Amino acid sequence: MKAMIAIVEDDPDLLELLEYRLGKEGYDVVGFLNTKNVKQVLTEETIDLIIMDRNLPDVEGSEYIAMLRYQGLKTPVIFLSAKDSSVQVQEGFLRGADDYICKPFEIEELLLRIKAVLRRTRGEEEEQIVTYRDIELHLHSREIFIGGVPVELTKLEFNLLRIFIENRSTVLRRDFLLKNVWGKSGTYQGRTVNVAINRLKEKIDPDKTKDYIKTVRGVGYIIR
Amino acid sequence: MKAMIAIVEDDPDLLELLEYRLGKEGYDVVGFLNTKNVKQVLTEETIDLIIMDRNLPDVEGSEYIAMLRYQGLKTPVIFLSAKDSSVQVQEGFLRGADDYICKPFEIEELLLRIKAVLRRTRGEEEEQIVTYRDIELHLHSREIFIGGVPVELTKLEFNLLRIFIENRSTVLRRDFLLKNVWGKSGTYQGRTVNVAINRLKEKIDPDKTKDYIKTVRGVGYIIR
DNA sequence: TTTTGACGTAACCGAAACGTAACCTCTCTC
DNA sequence: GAGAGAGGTTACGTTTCGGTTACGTCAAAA
Repeated sequence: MKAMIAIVEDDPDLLELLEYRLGKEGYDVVGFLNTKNVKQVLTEETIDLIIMDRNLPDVEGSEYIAMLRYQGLKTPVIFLSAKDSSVQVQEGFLRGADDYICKPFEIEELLLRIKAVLRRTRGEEEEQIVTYRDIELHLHSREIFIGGVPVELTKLEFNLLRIFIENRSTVLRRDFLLKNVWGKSGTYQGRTVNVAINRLKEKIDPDKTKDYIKTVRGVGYIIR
Repeated sequence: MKAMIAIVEDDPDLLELLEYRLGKEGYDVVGFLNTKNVKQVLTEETIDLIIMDRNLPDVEGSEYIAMLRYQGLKTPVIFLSAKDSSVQVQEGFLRGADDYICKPFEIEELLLRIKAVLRRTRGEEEEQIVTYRDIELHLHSREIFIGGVPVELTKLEFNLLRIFIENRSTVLRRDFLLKNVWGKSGTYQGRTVNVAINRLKEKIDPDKTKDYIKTVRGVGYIIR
């Protein structure tokens, strides 16, 4: 899905250049020469990123963003600026910038930062998902879907399943699991791991047809 | 196999310390005081890990890495930084860091992280496989394939076969096997080893056409 | 405080793995 | 070719290990 980027830049030549270049890069771009219509467009369109010149004729760009943030703006912002004192950079960040780049800048550099910011902000929204066969572990929300169906797991079971999926095709010994899931070190004796594994198995495969976690007798358990 | 680590650090004292300490730890180390020759060395040598100071006089370390990543760099990176704002940590990670450590840091701490990163990146790629003729032993998953066909072995049989393949062309005496596979010491008497070997033979070569394990009368067994 | 659920622990059961002994077969030597 | 010693084979009994269930405890939620 294309990201929509709004650019606020008073220099028409630079604005045009940016519009052209970002457009070529596959972004949807809206350009502004001043802050006049920005707010309106922000409410009407879903803007993924704002590129904001700090040195605008009417308002300080960071002031303007600070105001929008105050009104609840969540959209990430990259500032463009001719100045370069670190004090100003600090200030810019504090006013709600997600990145900062100084003129004159390489346009490639800007593209990198755009990518980074978009990955960060969008990536945070879309879950980190770990999968195995038809199992989906949503790390953020700690939800789990098996064949698209949500399944309830306890914290322990979730961590257990996660470590198995993250170490696919490796036999995990009981003492390894105790250390890395339970946080216990030392020697293993009891049935703790056994019981936990079986409770997990019961939940993720009640019919015992899928056989996700296999027992390796004398060693431990494995997911292939 | 030794891992090759590149360090970019402008403080000559710290650089020297790191070179010395990592060298003592068994790593091959290349040090740089600035980013000048880094790129060239990266293309000429196989570097397993880069340790990069973020606060270099010429370039921001993370900028530099971001650029290299953009050009296709896959090598894992650990950043060193004097600063500690979480914003910056975030940024550092997003620019392609695999870990991040703030000055002043404990060198032991750094060593731990190095190990972790190397284990993560190297260990995952090369799955440990031991082979002999058409036999494949996957040490991680404890799977065994013979001519591509999976075969089921017990823990004892797996360990037995493994020690044979790892000691190819060596006659293994019964007492040696008892000690190294069974963990028993002392003198051999019973048919324990015999029976185990034969059960193993039966599983890996039921038709008795392959003749993997040969009996050396009066001594022990061998795989050639 | 009561209640609920998660989790560890212990007891029990069944199955697989393993050791052992008895018996058989092979091979080397005289 | 016969005997002895070594290894192979088989059957059986023991042990070990994992699964299962039940129960008690602890902590969080109501």
